[in-house]
Amino acid sequence: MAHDKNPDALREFHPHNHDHCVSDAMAAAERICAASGARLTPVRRRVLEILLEGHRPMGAYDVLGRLAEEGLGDKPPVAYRALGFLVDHGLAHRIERLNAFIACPHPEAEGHGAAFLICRGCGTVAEITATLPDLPEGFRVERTTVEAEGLCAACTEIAA
Amino acid sequence: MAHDKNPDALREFHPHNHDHCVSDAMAAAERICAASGARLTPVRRRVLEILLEGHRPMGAYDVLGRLAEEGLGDKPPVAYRALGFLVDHGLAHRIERLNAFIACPHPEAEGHGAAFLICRGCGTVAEITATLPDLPEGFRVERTTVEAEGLCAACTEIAA
DNA sequence: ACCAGTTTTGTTACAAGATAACGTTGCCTC
DNA sequence: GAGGCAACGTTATCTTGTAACAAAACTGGT
Repeated sequence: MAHDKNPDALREFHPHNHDHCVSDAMAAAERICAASGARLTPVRRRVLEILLEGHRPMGAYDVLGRLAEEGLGDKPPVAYRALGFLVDHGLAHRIERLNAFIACPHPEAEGHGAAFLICRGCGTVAEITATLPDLPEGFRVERTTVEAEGLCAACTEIAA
Repeated sequence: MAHDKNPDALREFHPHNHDHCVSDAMAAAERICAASGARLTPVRRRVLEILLEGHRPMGAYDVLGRLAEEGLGDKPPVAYRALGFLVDHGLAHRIERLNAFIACPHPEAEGHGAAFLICRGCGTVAEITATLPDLPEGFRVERTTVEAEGLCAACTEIAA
């Protein structure tokens, strides 16, 4: 098997026990919200679970569909508000190129500088930390969006 | 005046003779299209001029509004197709965070690695070249999106 | 000049994504 | 238990983007 030098680096692109992703991230979310006083309400919690279970970018309306099935709400603002909360608290990220949201797999480890690898073959998105090279002085950066679209290793082989 | 160490670096954030931006970029666009055999048709040319004259990110429907005023088309695909052409040929860029488009000020100089500084105060967007730090192996990057939102020097002073 | 193939345009009709605004409910504090 | 604030529910609308198909314009070969 190739690309095993750093087996954990692009976990998203390899099989792994996904239940752990969900439970670990949920536990981290609980801690983060408890620590900051933020309220992880039922809808917010469930949206985070949906994102974690989905394990790939989901549109706001995908999430809303799931909420509707469960009787948790069926109007767009319900989904957008919950997603906004999660993004604001670093529990999820918005993927601009996809107009979609993805759960943050390790919300506690995040300082800043999240970047995303988007495979156009299988749709998988991996989150990595990438420090942005020094930007010009005289501009105060508040938020960064770094997204790279391409082909993951597996999809590259298929395409070849 | 502060921040003059590299007066050309963030030209977008300072007064400058904007007519030159337009004419220079249009001339470069002509050369690029001629060289590649791409057809810079009237609508495409006009859309590029509109973006250059606007000198800031414009939504597809903003552009379409201008086209409609001039009788060049009033249906969304007209604008989206022209913008798509310009982006494909490196004559314009899409700013994902803004769902908007901006003319590339120096389409010939571009290798790869365009990045954008978005001032949330004045709405100005500056294009810079930023080499992305090495991404993990096993992922073939095809396109990158690098956008930083924050405050430009002038807006930082105003806010202070 | 004519034809065949390709590219570009014109148009209809939607799909998809997102938010403003406003009233209600629930929770916490005093 | 009253007042204040955060979250929720709902309506309505707005913005952004595309699929699909027919017509026109350009291209190169003869």
